[in-house]
Formats: sequence, C-alpha cells, structure tokens
Amino acid sequence: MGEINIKMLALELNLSAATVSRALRDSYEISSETKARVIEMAKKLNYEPNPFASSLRQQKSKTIAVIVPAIANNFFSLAINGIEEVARARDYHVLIYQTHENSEIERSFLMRLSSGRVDGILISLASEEVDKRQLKEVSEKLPVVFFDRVHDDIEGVKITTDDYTSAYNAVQHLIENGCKKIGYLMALNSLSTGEKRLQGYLDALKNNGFPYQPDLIITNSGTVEQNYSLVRNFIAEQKPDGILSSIEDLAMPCYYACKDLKLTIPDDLKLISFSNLAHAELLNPSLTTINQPAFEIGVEAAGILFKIFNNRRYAFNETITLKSNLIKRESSMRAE
Amino acid sequence: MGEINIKMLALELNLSAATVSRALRDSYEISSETKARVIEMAKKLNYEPNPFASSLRQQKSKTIAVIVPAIANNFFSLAINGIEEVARARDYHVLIYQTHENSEIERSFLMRLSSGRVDGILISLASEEVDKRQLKEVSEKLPVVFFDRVHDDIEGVKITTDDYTSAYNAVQHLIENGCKKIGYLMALNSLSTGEKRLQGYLDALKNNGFPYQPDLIITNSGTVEQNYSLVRNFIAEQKPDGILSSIEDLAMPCYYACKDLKLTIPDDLKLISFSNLAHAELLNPSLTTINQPAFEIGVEAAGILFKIFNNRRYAFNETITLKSNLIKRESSMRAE
DNA sequence: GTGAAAGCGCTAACAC
DNA sequence: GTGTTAGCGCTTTCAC
Repeated sequence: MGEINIKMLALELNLSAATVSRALRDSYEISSETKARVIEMAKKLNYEPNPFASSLRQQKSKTIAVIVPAIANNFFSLAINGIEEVARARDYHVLIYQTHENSEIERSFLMRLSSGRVDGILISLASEEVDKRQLKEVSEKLPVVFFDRVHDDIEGVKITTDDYTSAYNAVQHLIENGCKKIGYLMALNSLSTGEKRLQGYLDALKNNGFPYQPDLIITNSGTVEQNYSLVRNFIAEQKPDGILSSIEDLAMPCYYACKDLKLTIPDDLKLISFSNLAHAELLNPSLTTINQPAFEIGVEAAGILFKIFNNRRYAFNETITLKSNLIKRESSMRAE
Repeated sequence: MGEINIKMLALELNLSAATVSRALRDSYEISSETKARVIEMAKKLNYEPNPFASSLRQQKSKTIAVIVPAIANNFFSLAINGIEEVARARDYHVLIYQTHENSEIERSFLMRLSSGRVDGILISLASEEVDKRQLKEVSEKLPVVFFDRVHDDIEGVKITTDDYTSAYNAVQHLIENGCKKIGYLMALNSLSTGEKRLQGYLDALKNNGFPYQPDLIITNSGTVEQNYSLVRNFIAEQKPDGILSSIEDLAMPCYYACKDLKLTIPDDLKLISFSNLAHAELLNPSLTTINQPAFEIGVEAAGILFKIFNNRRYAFNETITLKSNLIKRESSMRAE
C-alpha cells in the first residue's frame, strides 16, 4: 500500500491537508507559488493520492468497465484497444470482464458494477437471452453504452455497424458470382445485431427470386468442436455452393470442413464472413470478409461515454452506425 | 451511484451497521438466524456494498492490474483471457493497461498503480529499456508477477516459456530442411525473452557449423509499414533461404514480401515464427509456428499472484518455465 | 451475539 | 489564500 498520505505531505509543507488537496487539483484558490511548492514536494516524496478515499468522497471512480463475450477475439480485442486508448488519454482506468456468452455471468457482472465501482459501462451483449429488467436498472444508476452486440428493445446509446446492408451486399455478391444455394451460419440470434444480419441475408435472397429454405440456415452451438461438426455436417448434407457466416468462429470451420470433404473454396463453395482477421488475405484461399471498424467502434463508444459524463445526459436513446467494409477476395470469386 | 447503504439496511432490519457488516461477511459471531435475515433483506433491497469505503477501510482492492504492450495481439489477448478467468473465479476485478511498447507509458502506469489501487500487478514488459529502479520500488509496495516479456535483472516471480530451446529447435528444423542461410527477425531485444530467442538461434547455427553473419539479423522498427519495408528489403538484399521470426508481427510481412518479390514459401524461403495465430494452418502456405501456451501463462501468472496474496510472500525470485510447441507445417518443409 | 465509536484518506462547505 | 471541520460508507476494535 502507498504509505505517504496527504496529511504527511501537508505536515512536511507546513500547510493544511485541504490546501495541499486543492493545490494538487490545481484549484484557482491557491497561489501559484504554493502550488509549485506542493507539486514539488509531492513528486519528491512520490506521493500518490489514495484513489479509494478520493472516490469515496467524490462519488466517482475514474474507472469504466468493459463487458464483452470474449477477449481473445479479433473483433473484441481491437475494440478494447480503442477503448483503452481513449480512457488512457483521460486518465481513466479500464476494468475488463468477459461473459463467455453466458447471460448469468453477464448479470452478475452488472450487479457487481451497480455499486458505483465504475462511472460507466461499455457492453457488447452475450448472445443468450438478456435480462432486460436488470439492464434497465443498471442503466438508471449509471451510463451504459452498447456496442456491436446490441438489443433494440433496450433503451440506450448504441454503436453498431450497418449489419443489414453488409449481409445483404455480401449475399448479392455471392449471387453475382454464380451461387444458387446460399447457406447462412447464424449467431447472435437473440440480439438485434444477429437479426439484422439474418434479415439482410433473407431479403437479398428474396429480392433475387430465391426461395426461402430454412434448412440453409444453421445456428452456432458453442464449443469449437461442436461448431466444427455442425458446419461439416451442414456442408456435407445440404451441399450449399455459397455461405455467409455471421461470425468468424463459424467461417474458419468451413475451411477445415472443406478440406476434409475434399471440396474446394471457392470452386465448390464460396465463402464470406463477418470477420476482423488481420490476415484474411493470407488464407488459402484468401477470405472475403465483412470487416467491421472494430477499433473505431471502441473509440466511438468510449468517446460517447465520456460525453455523457460531461453533459450528464443520462437517459436517451441514440444509435450510431458505422460502416463495415466488404473486402472481396478469392473465397467468393467465380472461377474464370 | 448505488443508493442504498449499510446504514439504511441496518435501519430496515433494526440492527446496527456493524452487525449487518459482519453478517454479510459471514462472521462466526453472528447467529445464523440474523445472517439469514440480513442476507434476505440485502437481496431484496439490491444492496451492493460500496467498494471504495470497503477498500479504504481494509486497505485492499480486490483488483489486479494487467499491463501488456498491446491487447489486440493473439498472444496477449489469450493471456488476458486466462487471467480474467482466474480473477473472476475469485471475485477479483481486472484493470487493463497497454503500453504500446513505450516504457514512458509503462512507467506512468506503474506510478499510478503504486497508490494501492490494485492488490497486485501482472506485467509483460515493453521492449524499450525498462526503468528498473522504479519497477523495484513498485514491487516493494505490492506483488508483481512478470509473464513472457521478462527481464532477468529484475527480481521477482516470472512466468516464461522455453525461449532458448524453442528458437534453437526451430533453427535446427530449418537446417534439417536444407536451409543454408537463415535470417533472424529480432524483437524484444532489450528483454531477456528476446535475448534467449536470439541466443537459441545463434547457438543452433554455431553448433551446425554455420558462420556468424550479423547481416542476417534484423530488428523490428515499430509500425506495420516500417516492418514491412524492413522485411522486404532484408529478403530482397540478403536472399535468405530460411527465416526465424521472434514475433508474429514480423512473420506476416514475410508472406506479403514474398508475394511481392515473386518468391515462394517454402521453396525459396522457409519460415518459422513464434506465433499464437489461431489459424496458422489455413495460411498459404500453412505456417510453422512456435506456439506459446498463452492462455496457460495467464492462468499460471494470475494463480501465482493469488498465492502471493495468501502467503504474503512478497519478496522472492522464482521463474516458472512453460513449454512452447513447435508445430511443423508447410512453410518450413523441404520440397519433395 | 450485538452495538457504539473510531477511523481509513480524502475533499467540500464553511470560516476567516 | 489558507485552515478547520465534517463526512463519504465501510469495518473493526472494544465494550457489554
């Protein structure tokens, strides 16, 4: 524990603790001479104010929480990167929590955070059913900003991407490249984010005169192994000639499954995925991706939170939509 | 801010705050009947104790800090994943900081954390020169555990991998596959972690009767673009037939550079890299990696920190070495 | 088995 | 421009 406190510092300077406190917070009441003395001595003694005393007194923590389904994920780690950079610029601290897509864990994090431990929360929801009542309760106590994995039914500020359009355009691209039977690998199904991607897929098919085939839509099931069998069986049985995957974790298994089934991407099966893989270009074949601006989403979400801190605009409903990028590569291209 | 506090709770129950506090902390002094009443009422009123009051009083924070060079990195995001899981199991909170390899930023984080904001620190050092004095000061105040990016000169608990052996074996493997001119892409050079990898490379060459050629060793230089030019120029000028890269961020540019230079991996250039890329197998060609047990390193490091919390063993010097895995794939294989 | 009182270190209201 | 005082909400002696 830090040993030297404000009283000792004051004693050393022949000042009161109040004056020292004010000097360190650069209060207008304090003479610049005194300020200089205080700052010098603080540096000399390596004084660091006790954050808990300060937080307790001021009812603010200079800390924000980030809740994500998983950290070891190309999208989320980039988003956290953006958040951390913004927070650091403002001398805020960042607490991190992962839900593993489990809404019970999510619930308990939110519960624990409602104690005032943080000044605000940035959350990307788990894909299980969300406890809306509890989320509402929390967001009445402190500002919450949602990013990427959002739910339209929950009021609040949301940073999302153009999920519907992105999915729509991806399917359109598959069709233009000759696909006749396009499968959809669904995830995030309980979330608006997931619904919009699905709707984009469905509408693109419909508008191109494709029939609705529920068998062509499968939903992810958790573990890596389960996802692999799921995808493999799907490809083996349905023999789609195109696939849009709503998450990276369902697209990669397609590569392995195709190898196993002796199918060639893109000749036998064209593939597009929502993905933030850094080196999609180096895959064999290179993967056509819908690349979300993950870092920017983090920056934007954190920026909004700090705006809320300053304006005290607690209760409002707003959605900011950033654009994703369809990067066309070999995996979706028609053979010559 | 949380509104209901322990006094209100006590009032509601016709008990003193002290009793409520003790009941909630499951003190042996309190009758089980009272405990039950208190817990029920706390749940009913959604009471969450104020963490700052509690931390201030107890001089502990139930929080740990993780300092890494970067979050958006396959190795570190996995390590953080491991750390977070261990912390969550113990109801600890995890603060996250990224240094961007800048030791000035690292310094300031350590400074800020020495105030008692956290009970302990897990750190993977930035590759710039470290301020050993300051690091020592911090680790006298609170427990610090180093992982992966460590420095032998600094006392403390360290979790590392078998860097020397891994590099040695990788070079041996390259030689066995016919490489005559093996380059080394160096990073982390101011750290023991980097030195060991380099030494493994050097010794493997020496023991195989290869001459020492300083021109075959290059050091990373920061941005993605800089690294690319560096690597491209190196390959173009030196024309190595084998490369060991000490970090993933220097290996990926080799793929792009070879494409650009119309060289084929592995025919013209065999490549091995320290890497935690999830899908190295899907690259074109698949990448031979030295895969570090990143998740386990995180788990181990966090586990040690909690052991230190319990035993109050503050000052000691111990290094735990986990094994990395050389996974041989196409990028390093001799043509038939 | 429970309560009263003090105090963790800081800051804000109120003096002067 | 600086000092005094009170109190943030909790836990921990010390009483009984």
